[in-house]
Amino acid sequence: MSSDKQTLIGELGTAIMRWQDQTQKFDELVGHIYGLGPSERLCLSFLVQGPQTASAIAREIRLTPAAVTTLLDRLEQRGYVRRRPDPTDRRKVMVKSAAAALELVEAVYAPLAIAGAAMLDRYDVAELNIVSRVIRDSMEIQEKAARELAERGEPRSR
Amino acid sequence: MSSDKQTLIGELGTAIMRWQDQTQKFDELVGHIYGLGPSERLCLSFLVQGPQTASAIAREIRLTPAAVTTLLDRLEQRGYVRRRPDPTDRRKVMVKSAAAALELVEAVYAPLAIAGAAMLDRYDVAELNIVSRVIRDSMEIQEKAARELAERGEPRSR
DNA sequence: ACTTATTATTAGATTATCTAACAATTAGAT
DNA sequence: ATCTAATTGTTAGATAATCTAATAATAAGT
Repeated sequence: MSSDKQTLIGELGTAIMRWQDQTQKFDELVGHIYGLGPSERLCLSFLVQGPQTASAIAREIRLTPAAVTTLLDRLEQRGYVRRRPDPTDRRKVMVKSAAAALELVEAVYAPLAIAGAAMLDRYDVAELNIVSRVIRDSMEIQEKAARELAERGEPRSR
Repeated sequence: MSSDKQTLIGELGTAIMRWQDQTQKFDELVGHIYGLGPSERLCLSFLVQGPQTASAIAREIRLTPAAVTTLLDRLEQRGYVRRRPDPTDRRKVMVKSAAAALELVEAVYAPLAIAGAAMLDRYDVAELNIVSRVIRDSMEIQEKAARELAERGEPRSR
């Protein structure tokens, strides 16, 4: 355990990277066990925010509308999702997560959230506020990088 | 800004989730711009840890050996990766990230790391240590959850 | 009203992945 | 020392996911 600040910063940086790597692998594992591919996972994760239209899903997970149609067919057939006509615009289809998705959340992610809350409870308010600020700062940096990246470089040829 | 501890813990939990979501979307964006699919990204990200055999890659990113062969064909053709025979075991093929992969890291992830380090430098050592501990705790929880999940549930039928 | 834009779907082509079989090599068992 | 069994990466053909393009229905703009 080195107490040099620069070393500490370096270690913290790699720790953050490993953590996010681990999170991604966890989601993958869940997908593997429940038979959900990357796009299915992204779609369900998006629907946690609330019902969405098919085209909103397409934009969010970067799939063509056609691919989303078949994706939703699959998810609907397995009970993860329900389609309902939008009453205000009859072109639209509102997609909502359904029973199977809620069961998955209850079985996998809810216990994780509970354990996480218990862990955070062992820190005091001042400490939690520090963590909160670091996260906010990190997100700002990443958001800015994403903006620049999206502006500068549109899809590169392969 | 509510100062109630339980509220703070709840907000921090969702902030962490959003952060990891944002990270995943960032990687996706990079993939979109550079024409790299999820498996390609996973493979390259794994190779950052050093050269690996084809079968190690297959295990890591949960692809069959056959799929890895074609995946590596693609990546090798575009200069992201190089295959070399393993001198100690002539069945094996060592895979190593190559020029295109390093350029991608330099162009995208290195600036992010620099900005992140500068951000962390604005905190003092005591604060950084707190963040470090929270990350370590979070990773332990997730690791445990992953172990239990992997043991309890092997692939569910679709 | 008429034209244009948006939304979701279908049909057919393309791409990624899988299953199964295989060839080369190494490890293990007497 | 051979022989058998296990490991490693590849190929060939089948399956699945995604894309492109065309279509039908609806909404918005003029």
